[in-house]
Amino acid sequence: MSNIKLSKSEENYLKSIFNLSEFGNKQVTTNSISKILNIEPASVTDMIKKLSKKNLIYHEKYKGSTISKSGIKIALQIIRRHRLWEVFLHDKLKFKWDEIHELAEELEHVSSEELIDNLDKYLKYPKIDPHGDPIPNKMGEIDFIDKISISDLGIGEKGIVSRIINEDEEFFNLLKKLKIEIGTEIMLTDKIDYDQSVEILVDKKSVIISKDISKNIKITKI
Amino acid sequence: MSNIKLSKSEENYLKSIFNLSEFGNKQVTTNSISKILNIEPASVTDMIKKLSKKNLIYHEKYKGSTISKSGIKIALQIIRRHRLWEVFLHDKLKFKWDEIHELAEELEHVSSEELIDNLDKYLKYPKIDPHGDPIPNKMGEIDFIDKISISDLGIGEKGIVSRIINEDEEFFNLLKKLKIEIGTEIMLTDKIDYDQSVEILVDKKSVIISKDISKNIKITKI
DNA sequence: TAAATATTTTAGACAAACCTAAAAACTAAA
DNA sequence: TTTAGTTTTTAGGTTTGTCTAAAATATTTA
Repeated sequence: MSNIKLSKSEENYLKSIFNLSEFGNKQVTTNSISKILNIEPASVTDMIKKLSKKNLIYHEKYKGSTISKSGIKIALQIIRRHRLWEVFLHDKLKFKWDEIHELAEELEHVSSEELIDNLDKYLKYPKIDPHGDPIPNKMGEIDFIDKISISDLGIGEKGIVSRIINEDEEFFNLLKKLKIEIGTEIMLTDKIDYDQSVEILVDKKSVIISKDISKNIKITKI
Repeated sequence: MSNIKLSKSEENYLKSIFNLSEFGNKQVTTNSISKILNIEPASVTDMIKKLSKKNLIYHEKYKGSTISKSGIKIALQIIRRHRLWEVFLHDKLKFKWDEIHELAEELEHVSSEELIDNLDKYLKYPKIDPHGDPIPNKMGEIDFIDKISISDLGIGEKGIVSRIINEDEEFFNLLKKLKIEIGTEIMLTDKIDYDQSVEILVDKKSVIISKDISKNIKITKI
């Protein structure tokens, strides 16, 4: 079990590749990494070579990259660190839901296993972060919860909001106005075919939300 | 109030220069910085030029460096961050006294003012860190406590241990054996001229400690 | 299926923060 | 006070992670 210490950049690339790969199942294009990290494709190619040499990803020229077993393992540890810090920032330091991502982005690179384990213990081994995303445990195991979007519900079906995908402040404020947060119960009351917006019942009030919004709110069916 | 974002390296240099300068009062040599940071003198010269250009220090060729007002201000903020993280690691995450420095060394560079202020609040505005060092407040103000070494006591005089300077594990274990920690009451019972070791009374037991040990334990006279 | 377009890689540069070797400037000692 | 030794700086190099411009390859479309 090689324990190579990666640089902050390497960690960020690996995390992005993992996220783009849908848990290691998909080939990832150079362009998609470039867009996510806001780094020129040429630079991405350089880093891909570096990570390949370390066997964290496999790369076929002009085709794309696949994350390796050991790459996934490390990516899950980075995600674990990120999400635990998010819990800390939200629950203990009282940061708002939409402020924690950026800070956790920095804190996740302070990589002492003991630090993270102690933090985990201190936070009482949380299973999800404030966005509703599951937190991998020390072994990299992660609770998969079947998540669907609001629009996947049938008329009359109910769900609990379990994850909000879009993380920017505007979206956060919109949800606040709609009184939607992680844990909120929602019932779908109508689907409007014309633009695929949906009518939902939240907090006893009926509202219509656009396709774009409903896609960004994941729920667990009840 | 220029709010230049410094790199991790720049922050480390500035902190070291501040510490070597005895609160801005002393000129600091290139060599002393080199030794503290374990970086070659030639590299230190490079960074000195960089910090000079940013007006954080003044430098006279071949003479030495002095930290500026704005340099001191920034250094105190870095020290504030470091010590607040130390309190967190020790009090909340239950790290041992001798393990916190290294981790805080990393965390201190995650520099969001809001993060540190929220952490400060969460920790209930602590005045000293686990080593007994004072924590600068948001304004950079710092409680100076008159600190002397054990060996500065007269025979029969008492003090409370307020700071342990040496931070390595061996020294930590020695103090554990001697039952000395921050807050311990000590009475000096004899001074041995021959090697300047001292006899002290701790926890109702008498022990003789070398000059080297007594120099590393600061106390507040009572 | 050939041309146009898009993606990816290569080649060559640059800044940051280091390094070594050698020159320059200071300091101490004979 | 000249020499020997020490400290500091300069000069030139390396690695990491980025960039731009141009070449190579892949994909789309006419």
